[in-house]
Amino acid sequence: MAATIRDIKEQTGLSLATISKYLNGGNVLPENKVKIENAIKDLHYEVNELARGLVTKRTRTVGVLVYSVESLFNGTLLRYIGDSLRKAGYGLLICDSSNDPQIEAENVNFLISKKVDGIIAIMVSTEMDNLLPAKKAGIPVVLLDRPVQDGSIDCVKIDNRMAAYRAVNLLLKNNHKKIAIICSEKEYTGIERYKGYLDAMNQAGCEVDPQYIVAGWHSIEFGYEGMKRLIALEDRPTAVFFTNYEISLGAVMAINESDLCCPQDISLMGFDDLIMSHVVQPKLYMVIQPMKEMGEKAVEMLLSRIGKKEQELPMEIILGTKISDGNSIAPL
Amino acid sequence: MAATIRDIKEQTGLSLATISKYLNGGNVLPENKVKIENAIKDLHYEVNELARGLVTKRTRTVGVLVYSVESLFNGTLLRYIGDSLRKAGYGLLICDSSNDPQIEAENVNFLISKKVDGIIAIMVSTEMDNLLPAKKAGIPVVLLDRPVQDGSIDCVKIDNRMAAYRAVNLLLKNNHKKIAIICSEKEYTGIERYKGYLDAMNQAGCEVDPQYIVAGWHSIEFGYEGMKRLIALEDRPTAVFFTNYEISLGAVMAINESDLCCPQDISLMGFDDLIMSHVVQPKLYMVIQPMKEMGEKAVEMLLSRIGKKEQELPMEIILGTKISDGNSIAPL
DNA sequence: CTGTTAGCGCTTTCAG
DNA sequence: CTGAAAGCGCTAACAG
Repeated sequence: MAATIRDIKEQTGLSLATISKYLNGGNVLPENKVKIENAIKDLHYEVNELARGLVTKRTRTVGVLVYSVESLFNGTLLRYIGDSLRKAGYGLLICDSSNDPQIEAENVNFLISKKVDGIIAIMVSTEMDNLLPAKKAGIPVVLLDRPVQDGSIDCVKIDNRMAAYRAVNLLLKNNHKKIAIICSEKEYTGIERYKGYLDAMNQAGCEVDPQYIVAGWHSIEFGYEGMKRLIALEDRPTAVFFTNYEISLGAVMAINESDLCCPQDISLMGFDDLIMSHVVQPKLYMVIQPMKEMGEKAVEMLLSRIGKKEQELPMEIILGTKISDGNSIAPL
Repeated sequence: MAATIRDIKEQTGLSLATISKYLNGGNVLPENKVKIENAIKDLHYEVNELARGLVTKRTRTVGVLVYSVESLFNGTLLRYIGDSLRKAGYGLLICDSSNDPQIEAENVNFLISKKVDGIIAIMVSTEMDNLLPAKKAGIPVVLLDRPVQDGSIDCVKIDNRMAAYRAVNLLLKNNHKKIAIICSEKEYTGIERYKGYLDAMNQAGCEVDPQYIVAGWHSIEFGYEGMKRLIALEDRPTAVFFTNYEISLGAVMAINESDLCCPQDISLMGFDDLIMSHVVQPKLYMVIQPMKEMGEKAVEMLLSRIGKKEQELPMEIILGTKISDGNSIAPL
């Protein structure tokens, strides 16, 4: 069906070696160059990357593992990763784990069997385990957004704890004391952000009502439910901190359905500005992550690893965050 | 580095053929089976799909081309496609074209060179051109959501024109006559939905004020701008139809920033219910596409093509839509 | 059921 | 600069 290098050999009378050399940017006599180029056009020749990869052991492809393609956060990150990779001449293989550690493990093996040159992982599992096969196969891995327990892998992330700390501090500065949090307790980012919340509260000498800590999982549903729960409290909080995009979204839904008005009745602080802040009334104060840099740095880091044969010491890049202004906070 | 079938041969004393047979689910003596399985574990053996694909000419991988991973519509579709593919034992290679036909063309070649067994494409370009190389390489292609000019390729979509027609009809039934539309004029879906709008208006004998037709591109920005434009009109429409998710989002932003109240001042009808309708006040009426079925049907269709050697006649699957209730329409 | 042999399409020495 | 030959890791006949 498809033309091979051999067909080009037939048409040009040149040897396989010469054609291969041309294909890989080597020097070839101008006349031969023309011959080859014509043959390629005539035959619609396209390199068979399978065969090439088999011998070179490089596929110029990196695998990207995401916990969910449905999450806008990942979609945005993927876009930046894809851009950077393309510029560097790399293709990417995106694998969606649907928030399932089991599928994630399978995906890693899938990527290995596809012989990707490296992996960028936005993990669902917090353990190192799923990545072990990649390490064993000698494939460099860069974690993005979420490190794993064992900090032995390169990682690009933000200081989640600090970011949360500052967000809650802003609430405190507005004299809020009864500050609730809706967070995920299943994942690294959620746990860190919760710690940041505690840091701020403790430092301010605010004691935290256990009812104000709504910990569950990372989803719109949970945000919605969690907010409902807070709204139903007799001693309702005066401010709430949402620790990720999906939770923010769900929580706002719940508020919209309630009789509460923000910021008069309740002040809000969200996380991850992905369009929502512009669509939702009132505009939410939000913690902003530098998504573009995160994607770019991860690619840069991975590519530099791919070059070297020996793994150097693991490295961590921590990017800064900021808080966007809104009108969802009323001073008390 | 990585173990090969040859290493297993060494350890087990069996021949390559037997091992290969085992790997491909053939019958092997129980004792040999155990030997092989142990060796695989010991050596962390993982099939080299490059080598396998090189000889079988099947990679059990399908490429998915999306115009943008950032679009929630695609993210959702991708999730369903991924699920179905995984169930069928196929891996997927996602390529993001960043809304750029040029990148799209490159992506097609990338997929071909990776020897995918088939391609599911949610295209940015409306022309057949970008897909030609795949056709030439004999790789089956199924279009999703958006067909191309030349209707010679399998396609799964909705009846966009009819869906829009019915949406506008609902507005008309509520006695609206000054109905505006914000749509994309660059893409198939936008154009079809615009036609549906005209159908409904014409049938109702409503003449359409040219100012009410705001045609541009598929983006939040354009939705925002377009709505601003409509709001600024002296003779403002009483209802507006948004023809996709991003435009709906942007338009709602604009309304939120204005003095208008929906539905008292203006009635709204959106497209694609992706979370937004729950977060946005008031809840929008929206045209709903059966995204899950779309993804599943596309996979099903592609897989059935991959089996056969000869391309049968192209087929089109058109799925039904519905309109979700909201409270964004006030009768006049 | 098992082993031998011959490639898949490409790159890569190493001579010339 | 070009060519001949070997081989990447695997599967697919075909014998045995």
